[in-house]
Amino acid sequence: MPEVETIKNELSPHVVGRQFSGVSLCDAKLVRQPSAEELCHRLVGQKINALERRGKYLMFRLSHGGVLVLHLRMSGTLLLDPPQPDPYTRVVFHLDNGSQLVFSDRRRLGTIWLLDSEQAIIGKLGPEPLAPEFTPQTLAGRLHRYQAPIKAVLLDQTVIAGIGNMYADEALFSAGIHPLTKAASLSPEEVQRLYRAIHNVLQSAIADKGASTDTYKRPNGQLGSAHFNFRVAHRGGKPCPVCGTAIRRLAIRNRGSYFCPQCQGLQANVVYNYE
DNA sequence: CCCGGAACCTGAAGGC
DNA sequence: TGCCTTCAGGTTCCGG
Repeated sequence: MPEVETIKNELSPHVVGRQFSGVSLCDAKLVRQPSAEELCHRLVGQKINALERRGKYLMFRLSHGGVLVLHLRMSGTLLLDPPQPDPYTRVVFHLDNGSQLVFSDRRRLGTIWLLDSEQAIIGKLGPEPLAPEFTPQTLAGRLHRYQAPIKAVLLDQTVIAGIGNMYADEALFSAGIHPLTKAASLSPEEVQRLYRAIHNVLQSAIADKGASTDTYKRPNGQLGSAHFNFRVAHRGGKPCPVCGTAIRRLAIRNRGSYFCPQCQGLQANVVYNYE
């Protein structure tokens, strides 16, 4: 989400008010709805009224009433007028000022929709974690019915929208909570700590323009720097910055989960066995 | 409804 | 060098 937020913020001044003058579709598989041909046809001539983010979805609000929805998934980026051709270019959007907006996606998991309303896509998302109405009570209320590991629940976008794998690991470390803790078993104090941790981790990552651990780049081609502040994510085997214990890695719901076994020690409410 | 695992894709990195 | 395995910013579908 910090990556999508950065793209939205940095792209907005360059694309809002512009018109799509053409679309070069290099990879029709990215288009979910309607057909690739129809999307290209219907987009041309539409003005971009606004750029918005909801969860990890990016939405171009269009002058004819529709909305272009993008999801970058694992390896997608949006580049504005890249100086060199990007080898993973999937779609090029041409704007009426001559600019090119390039959707680059190494793993080809990204998706695009052109819809009358975004509700079918984002309707089931949970609350935005940085919205003022998202409170520790909201968080507690959403966590209490899940017996699954808190790490898995944080990644469930219908519970909270926007927390990715690395940020879930960082938030749990910051809150001192083991990733296998049952979500429903968290005490009010732990929920409070987790709430603050989610806020801090996401806000600091947005301030750092996202994390470039892999393919992510800002629209101008520069890298984000949020990963330089990671304390456990992607740091398996390295010493914990707080206590020096080696960071461990576990697979939880098929996602790598990094944590410090000392700082996020086994509490009574960690009932899952591991190792 | 809840939970866990596999599938969707491609490429980089490390082990043998 | 070359082959094989694992891992990677995420979501969705399919069983139990």
